[in-house]
Amino acid sequence: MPDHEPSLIFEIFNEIGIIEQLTRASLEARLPDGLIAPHFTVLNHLTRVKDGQTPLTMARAFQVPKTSMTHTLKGLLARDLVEIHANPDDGRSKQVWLTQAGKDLRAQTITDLAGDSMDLIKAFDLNRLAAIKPVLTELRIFLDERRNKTDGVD
Amino acid sequence: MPDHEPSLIFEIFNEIGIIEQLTRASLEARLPDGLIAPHFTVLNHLTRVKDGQTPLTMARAFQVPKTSMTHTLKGLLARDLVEIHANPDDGRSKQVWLTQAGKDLRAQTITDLAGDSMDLIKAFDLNRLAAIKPVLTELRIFLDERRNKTDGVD
DNA sequence: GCTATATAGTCCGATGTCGTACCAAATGGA
DNA sequence: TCCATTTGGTACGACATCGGACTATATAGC
Repeated sequence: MPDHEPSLIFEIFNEIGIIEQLTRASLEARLPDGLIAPHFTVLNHLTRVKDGQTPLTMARAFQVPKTSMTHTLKGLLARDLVEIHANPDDGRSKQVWLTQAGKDLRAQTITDLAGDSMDLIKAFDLNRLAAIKPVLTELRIFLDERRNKTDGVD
Repeated sequence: MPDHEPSLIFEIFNEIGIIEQLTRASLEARLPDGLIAPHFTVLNHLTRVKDGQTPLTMARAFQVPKTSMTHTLKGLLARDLVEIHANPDDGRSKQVWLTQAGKDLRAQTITDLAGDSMDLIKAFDLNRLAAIKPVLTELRIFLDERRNKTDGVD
């Protein structure tokens, strides 16, 4: 029996699932004590996109429930990696700011990971990696839009 | 400041993380009541690879701790989707077999997902997807081997 | 302006993940 | 043949995820 098209899709998603698991594990190996990937994701997002975002905005950006974001922020706050203040423009909401410690931790982690990725760069043809990126981006956008069609966002 | 090579790597892993999250969500939307992705992964593995595997073998295949596998199998067993028997060749270990209900559920889920992926196939050039697969596979193998260098496997 | 509804955030409870500790069976020397 | 070590599996506890219920504030329609 010949393979049908969906097999290709399934196999790609399967590889993606494994890669995600492995990269998450090596990220978490680089983080101190009780910090895990979602903590880093928030620090990174606040650095790259914009300081002072609201919890809900970030929950949507990462597609996680807002209760999970509350929990993640609690962990960052307890370690003084972020500060959370009332939003002057909206009494219901808050704003999250990086502390210097948060900025430092994010920078150090990036440096460590960049070191890790050097042997990957040595082993791989960068052109081949560059070539898959736009396809992954398209795929992500497609799935994201399909999700928005059916789901009510939180 | 120009971008350095690691940025490309990070961006690729970031896209992969989001895609994993979205595809897992749509898989789980297709599964009945309390079943989640790891349950399906086990059913699928037993179908594709071989019935009668031991829990530890599967834990290694999925790179999860054996305690997580115990938990996942407990859920499948409670729903009569697998049967678990003593391993006649090794008194410490067990073997996991699919029930008819387990086979049926796996088959039905695959059918549903294949339906979902039809619009993806329509929207995408299959050649572009086929082109990224070997790169993803290489990447997965590379990361897997790097992990085995540092880690003691469970 | 008043009220109905929508939105931002938290709390709580159910369930999942996973490290540690443990037990039982197998293996490999002496 | 012992006994030390390794290996397969489970129990338990700490913590993460997330849906449902709740509170407070904002907004819309009248």
